Amino acid sequence: MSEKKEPEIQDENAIIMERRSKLQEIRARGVAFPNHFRPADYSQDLHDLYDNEIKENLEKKGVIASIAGRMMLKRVMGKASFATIQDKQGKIQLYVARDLINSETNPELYSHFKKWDLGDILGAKGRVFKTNTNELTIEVTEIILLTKSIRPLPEKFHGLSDQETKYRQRYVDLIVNEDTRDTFLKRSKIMSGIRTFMQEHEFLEVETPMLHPIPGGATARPFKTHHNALDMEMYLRIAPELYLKRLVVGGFDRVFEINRNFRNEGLSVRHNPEFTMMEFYAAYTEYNWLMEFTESCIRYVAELVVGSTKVNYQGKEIDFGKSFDRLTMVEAILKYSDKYNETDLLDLDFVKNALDKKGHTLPGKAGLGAYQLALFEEEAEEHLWDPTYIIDYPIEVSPLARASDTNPDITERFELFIAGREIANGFSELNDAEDQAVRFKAQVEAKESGDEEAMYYDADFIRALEYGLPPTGGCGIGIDRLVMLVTDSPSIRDVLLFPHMRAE
RNA sequence: GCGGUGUUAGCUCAGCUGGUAGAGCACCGGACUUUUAAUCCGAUGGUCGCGAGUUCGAUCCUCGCACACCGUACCA
Repeated sequence: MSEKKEPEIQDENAIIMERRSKLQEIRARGVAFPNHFRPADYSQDLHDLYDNEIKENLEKKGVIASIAGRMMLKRVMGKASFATIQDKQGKIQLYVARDLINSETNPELYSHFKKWDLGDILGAKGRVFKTNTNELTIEVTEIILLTKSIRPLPEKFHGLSDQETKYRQRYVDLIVNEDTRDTFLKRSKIMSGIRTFMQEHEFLEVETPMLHPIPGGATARPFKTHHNALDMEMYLRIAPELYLKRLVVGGFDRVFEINRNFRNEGLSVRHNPEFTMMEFYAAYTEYNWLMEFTESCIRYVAELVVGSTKVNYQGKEIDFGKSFDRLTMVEAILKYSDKYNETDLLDLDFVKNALDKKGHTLPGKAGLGAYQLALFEEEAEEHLWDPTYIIDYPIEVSPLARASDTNPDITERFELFIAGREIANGFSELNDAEDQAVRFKAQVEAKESGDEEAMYYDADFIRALEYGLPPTGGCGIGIDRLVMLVTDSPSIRDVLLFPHMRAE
């Protein structure tokens, strides 16, 4: 492009107008967005190296450093100034004195610097020293404005606290809130920690389709979309389960996938329409093994990220160090409510009646298992603060799980609850193709009688099982919720970089 | 979906039984060569979320709408 455009400075905040006009002056002097400065150092590295150095020793060493980052604080005292620069590691102070930076080629540099704004991105180079108050500082001999910032940052002391702005403009939140940066650094650490853990246990990381012709592997309402070239309906996946089990059929005995699931359901403090799950499958294991394994994976992550198996969540401690409790659904109901006894809970009419009283109704053909589950959710779920496995789920709510060898009404299935919410769900996989076909048919019937979340019949999955799925255990861990626990975040939106919001 | 609460300067927040708004920081001008949320002096900045109604007069009362947060429902 040839001519510099006139900026539109109508209808804007006075601060933005002021900054645009400063940018115009910068453009007039030459390249406004120079890209030739290369920092050699980062703030925290310098602190690590020299914070403990005595002032005089540091003088003798004569260390030269160069850094780049955003100017977060600025204190001009006439012919010398201090500025605080923030880079990816943290912050470091600059000492900028007129007589040290002005030169024959650039006699006005200091007066330009005085006009630079908080939020501008700078590069600076100079000797590392300590001030009279012993703060590690770079005595700047070269300084350059790399990126002019047009928009003012939130206030330097109170920062940004408006939830909506934090979510909608995460970039601003990340600039000014160290807590937010820390949460997402931890999230990244959790992801890589889980990968390390899985790889150390000989799991193979795989990727399976996000676009499914038949949504399966969970009971949930899917997002629907359309593929133009194939002219077919497709669904964003609600779970990778059926594909991962096909891979175990294929001979990949241990696989895992960390990726998004999409469910077209409500939003809440623990629900986002797309969320991250790790699902893993291990041939020749069963649900007791899965529970041990899941437990040690979570313990590993907590220790890696927090440095301890004890985590503070919303003012209360969660201890991942001790062995996780195991309760059956009925035991859990009895533990947290004295309104029932064990015989009552095995009686369909009783449980149904108990739920009716709570104003909770289920579709007509729901059986004892479904009612027990609903009652468990009403009475016990929210109380399960310490990590607890609820085991032996009813078969009617577990269409993909292997039935118990001794009790055909229950499955070898568990869900893990921590801080009153579900974190993981696993079971010994149903590997009897004929049984699976029957269970799919029951799901289809439920769907036809109005259960929107019931599963579809997946004929290719049945075909895969007919080739033979080894006895296998499989489990899914809700990563966002795990991150919430480890980062002490009250809302799932706090652990998603860009949570979904209505259009502004 | 439903219910509650909220929306005032760029940011963080005051305020008003209805008489058209304030502070701190930021920004602008000035002083200041080791500051630490620098300090000191001075100035600027707002269709009080949007629309309608009541009223002589609405940021404030009423209704509607938008968005957010919390709870609840569905769900992980």
